[in-house]
Amino acid sequence: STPGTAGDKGTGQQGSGQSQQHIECVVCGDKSSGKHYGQFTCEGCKSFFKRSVRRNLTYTCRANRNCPIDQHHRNQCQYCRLKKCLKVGMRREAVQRGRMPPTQPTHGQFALTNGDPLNCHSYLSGYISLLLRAEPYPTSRFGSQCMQPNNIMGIENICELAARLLFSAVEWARNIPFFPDLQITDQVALLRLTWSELFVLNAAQCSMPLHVAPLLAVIEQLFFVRLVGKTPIETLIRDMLLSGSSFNWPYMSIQCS
Amino acid sequence: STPGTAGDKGTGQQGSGQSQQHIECVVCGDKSSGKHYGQFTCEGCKSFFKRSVRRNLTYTCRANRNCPIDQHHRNQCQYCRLKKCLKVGMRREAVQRGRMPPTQPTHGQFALTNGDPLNCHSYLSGYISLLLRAEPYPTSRFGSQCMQPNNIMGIENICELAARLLFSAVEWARNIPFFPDLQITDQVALLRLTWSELFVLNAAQCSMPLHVAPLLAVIEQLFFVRLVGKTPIETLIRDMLLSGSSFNWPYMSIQCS
DNA sequence: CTCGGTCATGGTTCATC
DNA sequence: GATGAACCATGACCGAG
Ligand SMILES: [Zn+2]
Ligand SMILES: [Zn+2]
Ligand SMILES: [Zn+2]
Ligand SMILES: [Zn+2]
Repeated sequence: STPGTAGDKGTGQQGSGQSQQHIECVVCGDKSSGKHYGQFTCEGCKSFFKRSVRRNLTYTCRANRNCPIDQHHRNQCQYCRLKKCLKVGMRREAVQRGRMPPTQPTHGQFALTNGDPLNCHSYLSGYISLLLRAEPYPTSRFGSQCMQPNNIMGIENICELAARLLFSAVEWARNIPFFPDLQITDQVALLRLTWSELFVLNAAQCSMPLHVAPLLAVIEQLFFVRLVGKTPIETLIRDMLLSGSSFNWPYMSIQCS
Repeated sequence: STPGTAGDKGTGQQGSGQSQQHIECVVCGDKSSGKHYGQFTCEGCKSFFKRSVRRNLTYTCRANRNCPIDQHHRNQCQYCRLKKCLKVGMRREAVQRGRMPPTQPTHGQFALTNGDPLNCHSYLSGYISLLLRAEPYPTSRFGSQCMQPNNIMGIENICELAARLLFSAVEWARNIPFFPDLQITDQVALLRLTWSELFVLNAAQCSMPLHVAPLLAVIEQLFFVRLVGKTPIETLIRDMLLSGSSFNWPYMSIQCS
């Protein structure tokens, strides 16, 4: 049917009234095209959820935040549609960041100084856009249970959090422009030199609660010493780089408490 | 799906292998910006058609209803412009209802009489806008195969159409202002009292062919008596309300012919 | 199978008349 | 208030892994 809307697909309903191959979108009731971000949804709700999460959009309801969401009214109120998406259990963290940058800065040369102001501005915009894309999602740093404000963190939670933070830093490096173009040995060398600074900066940017930070610093030392005792730091980081985004954290096999 | 008008897919692009990026508006001959509501049109005719259909405007021709419509005269006569839009095959049903309501009337109080005329007018506009938004799409009432004018309707089609009409009425109620704020028991009570009137009004508004209407009335009685025999009407309507937009029509389990 | 992206075609906005 | 150029949003469709 016509894009830009839900175009009523005649609703199956063959008179036979038997085997329902027709799975409904749990958000709007339209025909589902499979599971998306954790729930059976239609293509529309899938795209809507992706756009909303990616761009961190905030909507407002002009009524009473109870607008009915069905196939023909799902575009009436974005606030209530997103609310329902979350209510039925679509997972924000299942949305990945974009892959293709909109305007790739001219790879391989820094044109910051020799271009005219207009080009320079355009270049900077593209570059900043690329950096923004490399930003990790909050939950990929924290993990969900660590987000609770008054949560007493046990030692295993601390280890988990530290691991997440460090892995997040490595992942960030793998996503910033130019870094992936380096030799793998150079990437490892750079990370080896700066992982502790990256860790502290990450913790700061996450607005980590103050009473957690010093504890983390200590634990991180301990943690890493123990890790290094078994696998050299180079191998560790290389493994992280090569493992891609699959979270194969070596410490999982180490008793951490 | 939703092909609607006779296929015009292959046309366009009659340019002899050359650039030919210039497709003309089939209404006025201006440069087309793509297909709109089924035909290649310019931005002007697109917007004009949308405004006319959305607000259900009726124009009058001051000449002989054969005014020439071209790029420089298209604004001379709205009647003939809209007539040509329809003649070339622009589809009314491709125009959707508005998405983001401009201003919601103050929910919870009727200020129709105590406000000044200006506020009163503003309130009424908002209210009418809400009512228009609650209007269901024709196809959600009819289903596609029932739209054919000379279609001989079997008993199962009648049942399907009746079910669609009734469900459409319930869906409409769930979308009009204030109704969703009522207690669920009150919603059921109201629908129970008025479903037959709503059914007739729906049928009338749909311009249902006359030879179908009396038949439908009879069948609907039959249909509902049989339904009530198995599930009380209260339960039926409550189920419809609670099921939200998932079309779980109980009659599917009943032999309907 | 579920992620990703694309882009035609819906929608809206607002300078201009 | 109508017009229409410019811009934004939606979702059907496709490819990748
Ligand atoms: Zn949906
Ligand atoms: Zn809402
Ligand atoms: Zn035109
Ligand atoms: Zn005329």
